[in-house]
Amino acid sequence: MMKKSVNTRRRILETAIRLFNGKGTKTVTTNHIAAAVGISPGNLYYHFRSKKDIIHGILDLMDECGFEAIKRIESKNAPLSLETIEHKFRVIQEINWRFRFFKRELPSLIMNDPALKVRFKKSHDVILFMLRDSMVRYSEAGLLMKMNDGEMDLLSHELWLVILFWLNYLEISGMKVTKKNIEMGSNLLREIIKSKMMATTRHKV
Amino acid sequence: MMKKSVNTRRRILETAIRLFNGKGTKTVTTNHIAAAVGISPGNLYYHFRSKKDIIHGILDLMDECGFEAIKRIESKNAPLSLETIEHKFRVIQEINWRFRFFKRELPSLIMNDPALKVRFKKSHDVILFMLRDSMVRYSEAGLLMKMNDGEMDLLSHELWLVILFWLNYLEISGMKVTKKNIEMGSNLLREIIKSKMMATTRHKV
DNA sequence: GTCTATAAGCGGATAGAC
DNA sequence: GTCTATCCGCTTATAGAC
Repeated sequence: MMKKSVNTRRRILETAIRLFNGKGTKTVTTNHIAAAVGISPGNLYYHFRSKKDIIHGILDLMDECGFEAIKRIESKNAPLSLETIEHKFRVIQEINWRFRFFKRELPSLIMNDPALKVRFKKSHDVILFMLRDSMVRYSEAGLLMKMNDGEMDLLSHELWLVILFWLNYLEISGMKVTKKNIEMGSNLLREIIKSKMMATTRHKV
Repeated sequence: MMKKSVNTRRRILETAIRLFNGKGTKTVTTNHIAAAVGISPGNLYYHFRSKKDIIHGILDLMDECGFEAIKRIESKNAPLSLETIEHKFRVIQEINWRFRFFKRELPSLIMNDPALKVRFKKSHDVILFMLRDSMVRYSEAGLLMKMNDGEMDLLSHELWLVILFWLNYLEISGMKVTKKNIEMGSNLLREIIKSKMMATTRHKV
């Protein structure tokens, strides 16, 4: 009996993700989700207190994915290289794509949900710190040029901005979200980092 | 009699902008707008066919602002310099700020309104072309390093991405949208362009 | 756990008086 | 041009049977 419930819960989440990605969280109603899952609205509300609760459930899933991705990436004991960075970018973009409604609506969602604002801010700070830390290590290893704190901050923000919004940029540009166009974001990141490379190491890439 | 109508129309638009900026286009209803203007819902629908019509009316206003801004900027006969670029960025950010609901919801709005998608795509192409053209001229003038077409494209996309999403980035980062933080976006643009400058000209800035 | 039925309210939008 | 009144559909969410 318990097992069936867990599955239904999961199916609601997966269906909601699919519909939200297609039409947005405001357009898609709890009734739509229930219908698409093939259950009654009442049943949906047995598993989730509210629509907001569904969204937060999806975010739990997303965080899980992100956590696993980080483990996978770090456990590879990857060397400090452009390839490593680009690989990370691709992994992150896969998550961004799977939950694309989220980044797409991020500013709006945050604006209308203080709890979400706090929640995202935490992830944001962690990721930004990790990114910055990576860059500092690259710099100390002599791969990137020496930068002061302000320059490091700016570089981190720049990279994170591209990672966060690249899919959105593709969407509004009318470009299809294809492997090739996602690759373009990867190229962009490489260009950004290459421009900070030591002249002595730059020819190697 | 005609005059009063024009004023009401304008008041509806200005009020809608304010409310949309604060709570988003989905949360703010036509009733909210009418109440905030101090008119009846029926009267609002005398001036606008639909809610979508209001949004498009706002965009007409925005385009007007953009057009005037471009005239202002170009008429100054500005020299090719970093300062000119940063000045342009600030002018654009003022418009982005005044109509901030738009860029904030851009991917969602486009998704649910095909006419808007076409409309924005046109602006997008024009601006991207202008940006690219600027960069090519800077390059030909010997201020920027020589780049091939692909590199030029990537640089243009990068600059446009930052311009488009910088305010969004501030919002989701939990940073206040202050003059100082907007300035940070300006700094970022400068860093991006500086990294493409000729070694011989770089020291001048 | 899942269903049916339904409450309660709000949304966009219109008709017709003034 | 503006208002009052109102319709209809849809939305979130709950009550209670099975």
